[in-house]
Amino acid sequence: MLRPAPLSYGSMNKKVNIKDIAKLANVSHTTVSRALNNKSRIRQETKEKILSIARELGYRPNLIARSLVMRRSKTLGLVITNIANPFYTELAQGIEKTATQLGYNIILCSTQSDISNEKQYIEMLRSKGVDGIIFSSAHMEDPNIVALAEEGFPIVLVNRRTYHPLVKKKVDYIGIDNILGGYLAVEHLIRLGHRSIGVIGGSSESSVGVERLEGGKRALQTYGIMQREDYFIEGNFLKTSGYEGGKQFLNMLERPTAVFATNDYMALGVYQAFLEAGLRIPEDVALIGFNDIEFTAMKGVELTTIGQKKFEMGAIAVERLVARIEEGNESFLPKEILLTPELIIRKTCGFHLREYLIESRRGLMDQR
Amino acid sequence: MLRPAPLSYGSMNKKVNIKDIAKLANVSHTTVSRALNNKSRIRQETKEKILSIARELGYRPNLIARSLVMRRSKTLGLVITNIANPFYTELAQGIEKTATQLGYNIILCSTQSDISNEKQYIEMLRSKGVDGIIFSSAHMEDPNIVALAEEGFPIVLVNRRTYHPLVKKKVDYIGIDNILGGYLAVEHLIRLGHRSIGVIGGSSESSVGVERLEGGKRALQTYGIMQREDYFIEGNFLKTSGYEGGKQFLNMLERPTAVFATNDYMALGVYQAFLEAGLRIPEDVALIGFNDIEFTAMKGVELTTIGQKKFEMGAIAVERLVARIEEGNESFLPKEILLTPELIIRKTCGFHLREYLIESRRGLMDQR
DNA sequence: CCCCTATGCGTTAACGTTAACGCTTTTGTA
DNA sequence: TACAAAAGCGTTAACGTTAACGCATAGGGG
Repeated sequence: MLRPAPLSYGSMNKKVNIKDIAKLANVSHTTVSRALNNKSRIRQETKEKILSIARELGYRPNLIARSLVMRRSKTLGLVITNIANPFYTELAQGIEKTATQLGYNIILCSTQSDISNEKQYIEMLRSKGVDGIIFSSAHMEDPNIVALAEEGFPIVLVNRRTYHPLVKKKVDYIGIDNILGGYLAVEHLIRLGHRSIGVIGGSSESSVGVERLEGGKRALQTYGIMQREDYFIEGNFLKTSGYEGGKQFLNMLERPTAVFATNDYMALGVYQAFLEAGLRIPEDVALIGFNDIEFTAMKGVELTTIGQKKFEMGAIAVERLVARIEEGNESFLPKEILLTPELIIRKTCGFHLREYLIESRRGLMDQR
Repeated sequence: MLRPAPLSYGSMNKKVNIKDIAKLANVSHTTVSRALNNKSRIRQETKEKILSIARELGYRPNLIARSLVMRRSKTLGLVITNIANPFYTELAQGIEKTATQLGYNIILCSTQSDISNEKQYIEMLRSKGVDGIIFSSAHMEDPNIVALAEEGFPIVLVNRRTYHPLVKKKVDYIGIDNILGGYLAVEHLIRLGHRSIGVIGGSSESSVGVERLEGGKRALQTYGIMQREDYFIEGNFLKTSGYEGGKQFLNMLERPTAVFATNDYMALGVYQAFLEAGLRIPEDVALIGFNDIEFTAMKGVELTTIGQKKFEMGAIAVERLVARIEEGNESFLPKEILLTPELIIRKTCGFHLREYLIESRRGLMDQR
């Protein structure tokens, strides 16, 4: 045993690195690196010795140095419009959890839907050397994302997407079948007997909004119901815009007997507008939302809505991105993964017989 | 002009670094570094030249290399129990926003309240070289946090805290005055005439739970109301535990006429339990929560609760942590910053006269 | 017994940046 | 005009890690 200065062992405050270990173990720092990353070409004995010294010294690997030489940071960026939105929160949870399971960390970026914010975040993330970026904030037209796709930087689109052909050809998209979701929502209303159905769309800059609207229109078409232009109101996914939209419907001469809001926030806004006007839900007007955010299930609300597996969506997105990173961006063929939405019948449409549910499902199968 | 190979300018795919710029500018890479970090001792002319070349080449600084040499990463860790909780979400938003304003990024860590998860995250964060860590997940007894405080690693406690003397002596805590909040809640109930008040506490491992409970007890004491042991139920901050607690109250011979739940989630659970039992709120039983999470304001719920500035809380926490990092940990004296909670009167306590509110405030001032 | 191939290590050079130091050249002042 | 000080820049060495390469020694087959 030739270890010098054993007294300095335990509580030394200075950060210990691979060379410190090397000295104590009488080997080169490369050997220490080999031991720590248990590579081959090292004797079991010396390896154990090194590992024990490392433990004694409280060695903590410097991942910054490692990142510099490996050109891999084991870090991902998550670019989201707004963390405060419970939808994104659940998504983020799925993302964070599977990322850590796969050995990656997440840097959080909240763009507030501002595309120049998004750009700045992207620059920062790339400067920090993230291995890939998860976007759940894509605009329909998003030059930032097109540029990244063009360059071949590993990204994944989750929830929202871009229709740009190059992006479609190069990057993964994980979402739900929003067209089907919109279809299910409006079909539900139709099957309950509604013929005048108002729809509050999301922002036309977001793919999910237009897709859900499209699904709703297809349902109307399938069931041969006339589409009135004034029954389609464009919102912005915020509760206030649902509230405003609800008021617009209230002021109409022929007010719709049912409303489909393309997300729950807006549905809650509509709900409030109707309640304030003295209407009863579902007796006077039916209401259906989209997303199934946690609180819509609450007593006193119990919104009928379209559910989706947000956690799973996030998980899949990360798995795909990490696979792409580790298998190499070029050889990795892109996929579009659409999860299936689910009609969640609660109380705001006033009908919840089991038979109906079953029949409805069958009806759907026939259509598609 | 001696720039060689100008054709390689625009679209070269290889990552450009400081030395590439140096070559084109006929200077040393150090000069380029000086130009980019606009340090002194550089001629305006060469600086502009370098900057323009950098722009042309699409230079992006490698912050990993910079971190390695500077021993600063401009990255903070955020250790949270659960992102999905809307309370933490709003907090996180405040944190993320002010962090980016100050030039820092946030690595997100969700511990699920597991202290060994927390430990692993801390190790990872430190390996990744974060400059500091924000904890909103502290247990009352949290060896991880004590260790960090001991070592002098920059951290800040937000929302939750530890009572360990060393931690109190060394690290900042940003929260609200939970004792006052609990006091306000119970006082509100008392002033409405309630004398038998049930309380559902949070986990005894969390400081906020015990403090709010303590505040409630002080209110009872101040107003000379007997404290019944069986009226204090320990919950765990989840909705289910509120639901269970509510059921316990329902089964009592002398059921309390009002309930204070130490967070909104549990209050909503209680709400559901009572509604299912056919009770009306507030006519049959009054209910008050704590936190003012977004959805408690919804039509159909409208929970009376104790509000707090979550966004601001997060913002202050980051400001303090960054100040500590940049001014040096030793010279930085720790502070305890308590924001003031606010009684938010909605409908679940059945009383909302303006006069009462004013009077209530005055009453409070007298007490303290 | 010799050669050939593993095995077990050390040497050296990256990765891209900043910082200490030192050398010219300019500027300012007596 | 001379000389100190400052400005402007280059050289070199870090930061902590991995990887390519090379050199011994041990083991195995002819």
